[in-house]
Amino acid sequence: MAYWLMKSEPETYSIDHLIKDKTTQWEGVRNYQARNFMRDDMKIGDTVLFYHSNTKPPGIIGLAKVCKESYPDFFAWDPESDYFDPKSPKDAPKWFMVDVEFKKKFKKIISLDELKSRPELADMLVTRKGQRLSVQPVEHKHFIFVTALAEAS
DNA sequence: GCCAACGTTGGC
DNA sequence: GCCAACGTTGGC
Repeated sequence: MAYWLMKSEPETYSIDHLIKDKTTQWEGVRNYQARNFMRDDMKIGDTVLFYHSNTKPPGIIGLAKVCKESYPDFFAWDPESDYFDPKSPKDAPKWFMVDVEFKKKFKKIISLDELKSRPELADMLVTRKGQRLSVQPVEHKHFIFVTALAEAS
């Protein structure tokens, strides 16, 4: 059982959208490292920290879990889609996605500022400068600490 | 295979 | 909206 952090811009897709949809396809990841995590490592039942990016404040807003393992991101095949990629043909798909299911929304966002203020999370990927990965692994100890923060608030 | 130019992410 | 930090692309 692994832990992950996935970023989404709330204007595009927030945790409230996920509450409404119950599950969603995580399409549009166009970074190889993030792709590899989804394609190779994310398993059903893995827990996801749902992160709101590009908003005020950015931070972790809740939990989701992986409910479908990787399959081709077919948005890459749709010329009408923002995520269209002609270099990802159907017979050799380059991009993959997973499905995630809503689990929990925190009462209060755990802001990036707060994450950075905690020495226990100093080496968590998301708090590192210049860290742009939209899908990233989370260590067990960090996950425990973050969920404890959420409970405490 | 180097690296300059360009594009993107995402905090601020 | 700015721009630093990355990632990708393509000429050479």
